[in-house]
Amino acid sequence: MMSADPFMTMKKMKKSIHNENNQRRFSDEQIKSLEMRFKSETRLEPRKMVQLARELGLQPRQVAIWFQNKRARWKTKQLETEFNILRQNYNDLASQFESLKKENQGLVSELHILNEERQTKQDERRHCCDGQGVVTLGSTDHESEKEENRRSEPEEVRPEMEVYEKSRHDDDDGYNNNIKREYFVGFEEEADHLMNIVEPADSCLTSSDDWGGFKSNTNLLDQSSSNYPWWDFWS
DNA sequence: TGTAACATCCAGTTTACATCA
DNA sequence: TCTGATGTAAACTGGATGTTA
Repeated sequence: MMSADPFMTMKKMKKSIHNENNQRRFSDEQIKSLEMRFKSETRLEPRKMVQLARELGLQPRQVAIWFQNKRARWKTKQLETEFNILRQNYNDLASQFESLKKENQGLVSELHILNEERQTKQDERRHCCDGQGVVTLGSTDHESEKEENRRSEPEEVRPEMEVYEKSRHDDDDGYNNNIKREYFVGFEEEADHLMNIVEPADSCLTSSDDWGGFKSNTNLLDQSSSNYPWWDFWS
């Protein structure tokens, strides 16, 4: 393989290797055969490698190196493909999350408005009934009795008022706490868990600008690569 | 059982060449 | 036509790991 000339520099020796074959790059036919073989086997046994090299008029080492480089190139390409798929999945989830968040905000504000309206009506009713007895417009005796009982309850034990009052007094973090209180009554632990999953996406991950600084989730990729060898993608 | 020699793989690098502005 | 920048394929290098005597 190497020239025997002791005065030949490494560079010249390397160049002479190429000149011996009178070709720097493999021919289209050689590449085609190598590609076809790579599709069926990404690693060749030494015996098969020698045979293929003979068929193509190459050195076995050249075939070995070509397979090594091919595996490296293919792996890079595959990583790009996987990355694009993951990015697309992420973008879909992020937009889904955003629309759900908007819908949720709309429902919460609607609930606030309804509570305020109800409060106003109750205040009006109290005001007009002061000293005039109970007005039972549109309600049965039984219903008015229930209403009377509710009014006699202390405010803090009425659940719908609890939601509203807390929403008025919570700080910035109160938004998520309200959601938990309103929709996950009795399931606070599950709510905390869900919020922890969702909250990070609210900060950096929902912005596509942050993709440049995105540290790849090695678990995701590791998981995929540990379940099956990367070269199984051919199937 | 420990170990040296060897083979193979991979990641990273070098080299030579083609292409293009 | 010349030239420098850039991309790519072939080949090399060095470290890690597995096998064998």
